[in-house]
Amino acid sequence: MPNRNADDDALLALSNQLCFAVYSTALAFNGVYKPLLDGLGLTYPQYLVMLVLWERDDVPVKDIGQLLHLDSGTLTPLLKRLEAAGLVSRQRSARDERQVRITLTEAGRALRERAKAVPQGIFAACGLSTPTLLKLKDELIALRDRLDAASG
Amino acid sequence: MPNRNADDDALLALSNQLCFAVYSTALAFNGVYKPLLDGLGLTYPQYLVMLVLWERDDVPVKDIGQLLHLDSGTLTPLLKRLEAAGLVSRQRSARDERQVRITLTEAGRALRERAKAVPQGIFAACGLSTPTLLKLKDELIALRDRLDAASG
DNA sequence: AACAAATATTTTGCAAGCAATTTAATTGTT
DNA sequence: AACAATTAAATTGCTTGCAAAATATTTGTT
Repeated sequence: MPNRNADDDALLALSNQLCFAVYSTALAFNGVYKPLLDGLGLTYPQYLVMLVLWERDDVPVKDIGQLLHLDSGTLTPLLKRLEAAGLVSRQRSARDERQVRITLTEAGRALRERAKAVPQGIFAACGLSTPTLLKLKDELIALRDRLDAASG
Repeated sequence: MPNRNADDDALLALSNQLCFAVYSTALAFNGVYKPLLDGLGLTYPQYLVMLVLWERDDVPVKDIGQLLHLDSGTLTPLLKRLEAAGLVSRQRSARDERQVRITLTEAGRALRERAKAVPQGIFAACGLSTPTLLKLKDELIALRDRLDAASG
């Protein structure tokens, strides 16, 4: 039986609360993005993939997964939907036939212009000053990296 | 054509990055919780529901939804799984037949003891001091509430 | 060269999460 | 009392997200 009292429990419950804060904030962000992305025909994870591709085209699935912390079981069907929507093309690499490389179509590139309005809506909804926003982002990334390290 | 330059774009991109930080931290938290909750036979959202019930038993689905920011489309099947697992019972309220009230079974109450070990693992994985953790939590809750307000 | 180990992607199955619709019960209005 | 409006859950359909297994290719070893 561990030697622990009510104060310890309250303290420990904080980490539960931090996780819930992150969890519910992620859901709330989705609620703000949704109406903005609906017009583009994208979901939030699909938008993330497009952000990657707008930054660097012709990317293997694996790299997208590492950048977005998603595995191929999530990405394969998502990318097929983007392909079906005519935004990307998927083709086996000639050099390494195990890889599938993702390339933007003309429509995919064109979507970037329409997507430029999205961040403004998000920024406004956050209601944070730029330094506060920057600090919060950095703290979360640091936390995330520790969590990833802890779970392998 | 909006009058905006590269600096503005970089600034606005920050809100995108904050959202991604929250998103990927939520996924990372899940990765830490998963092995801890697997032993209890719970998923993270199920664990959240159990936390609510351990705090206050005999709760309408609606109240659980408000506390966890989840709607009935998510909760109904989740609660049915908890019921199938023998942890809760679902029964229509006598006073208001529209409501379904959720009550812990004996097994549901008993699970609380085994769940006490969970927060310790999370706290350790976070690697944050208690004040830092508290502040981060509060900032996220404030952000979440602003986001919820912005999306209705 | 033969073959084991590692790598990249796909597939399958399950549990969220949400929008939109449906059903049933309650409340409010005339 | 009759009837419209509201409310609480449940249902349907679609998109994540992950674990585990399957497939195919490449790399490493002997």
